[in-house]
Amino acid sequence: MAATMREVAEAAGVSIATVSFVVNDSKRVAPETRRKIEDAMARLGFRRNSVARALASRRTRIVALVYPAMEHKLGGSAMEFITSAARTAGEAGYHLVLWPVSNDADELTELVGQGLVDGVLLMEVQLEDARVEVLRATQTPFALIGRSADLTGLVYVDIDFDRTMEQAVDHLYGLGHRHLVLVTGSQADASFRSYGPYVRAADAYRRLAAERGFAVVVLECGQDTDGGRAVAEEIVSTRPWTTGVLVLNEFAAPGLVSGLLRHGLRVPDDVSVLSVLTSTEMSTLVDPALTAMSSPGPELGELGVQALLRVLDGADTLPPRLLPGVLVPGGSTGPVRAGAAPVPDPSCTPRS
Amino acid sequence: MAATMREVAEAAGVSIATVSFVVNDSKRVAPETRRKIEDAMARLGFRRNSVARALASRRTRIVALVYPAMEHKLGGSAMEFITSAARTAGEAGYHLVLWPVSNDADELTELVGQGLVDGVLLMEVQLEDARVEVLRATQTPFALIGRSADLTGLVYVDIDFDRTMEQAVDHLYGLGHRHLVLVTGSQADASFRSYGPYVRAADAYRRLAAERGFAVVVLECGQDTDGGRAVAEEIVSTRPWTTGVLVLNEFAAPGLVSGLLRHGLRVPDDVSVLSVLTSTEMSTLVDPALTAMSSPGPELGELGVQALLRVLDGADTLPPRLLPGVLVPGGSTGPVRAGAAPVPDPSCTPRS
DNA sequence: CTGAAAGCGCTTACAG
DNA sequence: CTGAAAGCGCTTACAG
Repeated sequence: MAATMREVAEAAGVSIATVSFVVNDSKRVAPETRRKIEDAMARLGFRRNSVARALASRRTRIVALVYPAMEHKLGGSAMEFITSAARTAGEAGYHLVLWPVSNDADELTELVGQGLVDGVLLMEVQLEDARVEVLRATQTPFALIGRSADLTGLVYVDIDFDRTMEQAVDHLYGLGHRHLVLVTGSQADASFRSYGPYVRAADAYRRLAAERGFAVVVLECGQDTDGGRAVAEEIVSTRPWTTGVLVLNEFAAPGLVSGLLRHGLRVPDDVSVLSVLTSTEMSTLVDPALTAMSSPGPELGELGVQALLRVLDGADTLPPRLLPGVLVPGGSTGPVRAGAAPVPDPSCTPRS
Repeated sequence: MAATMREVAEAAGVSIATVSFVVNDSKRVAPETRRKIEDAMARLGFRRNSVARALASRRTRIVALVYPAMEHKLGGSAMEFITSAARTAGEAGYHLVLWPVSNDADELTELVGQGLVDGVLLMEVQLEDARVEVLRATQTPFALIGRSADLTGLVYVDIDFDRTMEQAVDHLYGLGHRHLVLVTGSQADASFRSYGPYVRAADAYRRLAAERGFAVVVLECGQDTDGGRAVAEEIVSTRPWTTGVLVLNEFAAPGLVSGLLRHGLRVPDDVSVLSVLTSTEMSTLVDPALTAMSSPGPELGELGVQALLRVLDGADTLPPRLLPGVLVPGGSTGPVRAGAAPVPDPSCTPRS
């Protein structure tokens, strides 16, 4: 079966170097010679051994996707993201290996030390990320999905939180909402340790609030249905005049809605809810489907791999790309109720 | 940085063969010699180059996870499954590459021909699967997640549809339900081309119906919220006496519930709904949380990789393992209503 | 345009 | 217990 170059060379009556030139199209070869070689390859069923090639050329054409195995529950678009990354790599002649590693640096050091991969795509980047230091120290080419705090010399693609939040706020603003709440996941203890997306989204939100002149309210909640319910409770009891909620957590968003409903509020008649950065798979699961800013998962996977491959090819690095989520209208947002009372009262909420 | 064996050998004053013996612990080495070598390795920061090792040993210690890129929407536990597979591989010193390929055979032939992987884990296996033939023809070691129709000589792990369906039916049966409906995805045209899980689950369901003596009703629906709504409509209009529904589609299950609610039925007071083979992430998203048979995704990933590695190690193949889903009680199932009328009437449905 | 040869960094019989 | 040597299947200067 799997013939080698040497066998092809013998069959074609040429040297194995010439076979290599034909296989890689890396040097001019006389048409006649090329034909003989191609015949022999077809006849013998030649397939280039990628391991030998990797050893000789010092390029494995394998890149690793590094992501935290446990920490964050990955969103609903993670699978799409990964498939998109793997396919983009494949189309460029690369393979993608999966390295679900803890956020500690030693495991990553060990893995890159094996020399299996040409580069690394780092997901779920922390603002201060030990893995980035490992990759720098080991001279491993890499690109980030997300951003650390210090970006000097780094190649990355990320979500455009500014534009995503702006579109989200504008959507609610356009519907007349002025009493907004932003719900994020926990932003942890020290800000420099916290999760980039929450921090950046909240920052963008604060800027928008300053521009538009509305009050900043940021609440945190757990990443599941119960978390969403709890924050609904908090909103109803401490800020009953709220008419619009932006939730930056696709697992909590449906719980938030059902929590509001349980308190006798109607969605969207009394309160509009917008799920920010979610897969539409998740946001359309509930009834009504949630209005959402959908995550650009597949695009991030593709652009991330492309950016990394550019680094590996020694070409000019791609400029950082920031992609906004896309507004997907659903049934959870609507015009602010006319004559909304500061304190909601289910028995008296005429539609606009 | 990355020192080679030859450098370690020189530094330790031994041959590179001896270094190899220490690194791989593959031969007895005198304690004194070993110590010198280990010292040198630590001093020079030696890391074994996995590509050179692969070429020399003819084992890359890489396995591929092959899954269809587009066809089926992968379930919510796909990410867990893949992470579990990657981690299991990693713990055994292997790497996992992702091959999202179309179901056509040529692409897979091309990929295995590169000699990059020692074996393949095949997901979303069809009853009649061209990829299985490719792997057989190319002598590639492989294991299946799922089962094709002809299993002679194959290594596989799969869901135990018999036990899963039995537990699901028993759950509803124990609550007094006798008018059941099974909802699956489309079972396509010719049965031999169809999707294993639907076929096996339906088969198991038919056996249970024969044993228990209840009528077999199998409906099909699209894999999303709208599909669920449509089948709810169908149930209400054509089989209004139904009190229990088993849904084999996690994306349609919530839509089914909301479809029933829209028709004035209460869940679970009028109709109980059980989501069969879903991630709890999805089934707990809605309110009430769905009672579910949760998919054994992580276990399948782990066992699948272990089964494959056994094949690669030339050890006795693991016997096929079939894993049942686990019942996770939720709010969508309850006792059959007392004195249930054959035709539900929202105005007259006393609780049991 | 083509070939001989060194070399990528290991593993593994084979000798001793 | 240790070493010399062949070899895994390619790539890539270097000659010609």
